[in-house]
Amino acid sequence: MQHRSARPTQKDIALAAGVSQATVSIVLNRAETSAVPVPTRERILRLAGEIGYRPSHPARTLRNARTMTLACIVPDITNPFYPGLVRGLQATAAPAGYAVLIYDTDGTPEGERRALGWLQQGRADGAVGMFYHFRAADLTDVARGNLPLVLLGRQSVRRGGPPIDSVFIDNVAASAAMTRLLIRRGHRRIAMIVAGFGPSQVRAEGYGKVMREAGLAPQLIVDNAHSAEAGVRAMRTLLAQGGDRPTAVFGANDMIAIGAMQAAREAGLSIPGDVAIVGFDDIPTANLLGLTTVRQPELELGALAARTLIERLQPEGSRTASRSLELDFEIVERSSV
Amino acid sequence: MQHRSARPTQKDIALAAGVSQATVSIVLNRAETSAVPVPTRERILRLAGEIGYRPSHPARTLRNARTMTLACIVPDITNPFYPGLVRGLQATAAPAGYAVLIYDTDGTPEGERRALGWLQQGRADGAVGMFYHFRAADLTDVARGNLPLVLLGRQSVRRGGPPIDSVFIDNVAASAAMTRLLIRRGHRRIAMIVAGFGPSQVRAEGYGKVMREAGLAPQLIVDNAHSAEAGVRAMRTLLAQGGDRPTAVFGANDMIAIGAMQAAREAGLSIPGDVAIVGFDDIPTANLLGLTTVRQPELELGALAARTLIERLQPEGSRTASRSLELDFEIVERSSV
DNA sequence: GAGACTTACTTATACGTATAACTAAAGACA
DNA sequence: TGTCTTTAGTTATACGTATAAGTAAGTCTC
Repeated sequence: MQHRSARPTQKDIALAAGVSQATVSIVLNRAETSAVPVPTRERILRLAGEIGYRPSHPARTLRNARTMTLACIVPDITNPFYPGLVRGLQATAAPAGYAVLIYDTDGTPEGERRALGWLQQGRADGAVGMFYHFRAADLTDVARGNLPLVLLGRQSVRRGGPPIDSVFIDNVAASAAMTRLLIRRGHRRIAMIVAGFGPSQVRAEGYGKVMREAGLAPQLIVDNAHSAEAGVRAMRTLLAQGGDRPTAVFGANDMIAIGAMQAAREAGLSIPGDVAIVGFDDIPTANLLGLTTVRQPELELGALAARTLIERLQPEGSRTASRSLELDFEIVERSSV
Repeated sequence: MQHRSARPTQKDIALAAGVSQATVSIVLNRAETSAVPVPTRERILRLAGEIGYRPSHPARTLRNARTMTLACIVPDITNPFYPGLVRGLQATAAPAGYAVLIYDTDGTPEGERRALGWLQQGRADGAVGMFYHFRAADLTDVARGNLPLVLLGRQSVRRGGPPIDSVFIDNVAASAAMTRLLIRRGHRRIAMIVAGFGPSQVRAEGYGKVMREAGLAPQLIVDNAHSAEAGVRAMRTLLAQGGDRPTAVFGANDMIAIGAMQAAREAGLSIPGDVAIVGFDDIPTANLLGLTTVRQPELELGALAARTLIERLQPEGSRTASRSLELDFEIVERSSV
């Protein structure tokens, strides 16, 4: 009894109230119950308050097999698209009693594997993630531990195995729409800057399809990152083409597009006078720079992911099959076109 | 034995290997020990792999009284200053085996109280936080549960009570330096846009001190948020002053400054020709917009906070007194002055 | 050949909680 | 008066792990 600084437990309350720990647990958990008479119940509640009792989350977790935690696995939280997603996730998760754990994977296979390893230790009850290197099929053994998973981005429909949901906007349709906008504005030489992985893939698809349908030649510049630096590099390459350089450039995300804008300005070109530039995501900065882009509803995506996970965690939640939840995108026209 | 989908435990390995659970635990935890002969140890390790055993994080947490989790409590993760902080925190925490939990408080008293409540349930081993409404003195009962706390921002030195560390840059000196820069450039009417809480307080202090020393009249516009919208509102107020409107405006953070830039441009003013605008934080967007600002090393602040917490969690870590860890700021001059 | 020591384990316990199963005492009813 | 029910609890157990304490069999020592 020498360390009175330790957090008080139900046992301490029980001791003080002259009842058993079980009785304390019953009083604290079952709001209305006839099993404990009012005087006793009030004595226990009063003592709990005086002693400063807080339930032990770890103990509850072990006993209930619920961590009350959702994991959010993203490539890099400093990519401005993700904080909004996290915020949406939290806004829905917190009122339901769930905390949010964050993992950055750096978009690397090892990073993603590490995140999955942590999930398999039972650190969270569910996870929403953006994986570049694992497909839904690779994740079934994680999900098999009854761990609900929501992936960002469209997933091919799988049959059999545990349910894995996905939330997304239609990237192909969105980049197609953006490409059509550029064509409508009279552009013929339209290049797209992409990375060789992640969301770039599908976005390039929509672009390529529309270009070919319009009888135009797609020009893809592939870099190895979704960063502003990648945009700068790629734009310099494009500008080095001289006379037949593109009149419009489509960045696979806003960071790339912003980098491209910088490089264009450095080269003394005006936007959109000399070259039009568009992006994808509508991160907060896009608005400030007047970048025409595709708006993704990050907050709603996060909130939807959270709702989906929480639903799956209800008693019969894992009964239903995998769902693909699509939200609407929006083309936001600003001054860069 | 009907639900073979449940995660395997040490007991399952023990059963398969024909030993007791304790032996399995010893083999899995103590790399080299003479207590278990090599053949047995190898058999156990092999079976653990085959069965797909993963230690149960919740069980470990209860047994070891360690959650291996650090909490990060911020007003709003979508404020671009924080993702970098979180990243720095993670980069240091993850290799040490710690996961990072995020809470948004919205900068409200209830939000902050809720976050503290979660901490008191033992969800994390330590926390780094930005509190607007609680001072170190208010946090002692949280810290008393032996929960190391790192606060962002300078804290007055307390004596007695559990140690609470802080990491920060010298906000007063930084805003003083920025104000001096504006004065050096010939500005006389310099206004500052602040919020009535949070980091605004100390930043206003440095500004006010330098202005008075220079014999100039400080003009503080107080809004109720650190957002771009707040900057727009305040700037409109300033511009409505007509002829004696300020020639330079200092935003308490970059979001406010960016809002001010927008409002100035809308009013047809050129920056820095008609009005100079500076901010504080050096969020990624500041670079893109050419905003002169104070650079805070967010990644380093996060990493330092993580290192501090982890140190405190070592056996004798809580022996030393509270520490105040100051990092250097930097004035980043761009085109807005 | 008896005691001490080593080897290779095992048994038991604790962490804090939630809950199923039990029980002693009091009251109701015939 | 004896049985049944209700009341107000209690005891016991489990979640999965880590570790202290114990032990049976074999080996060594003198």
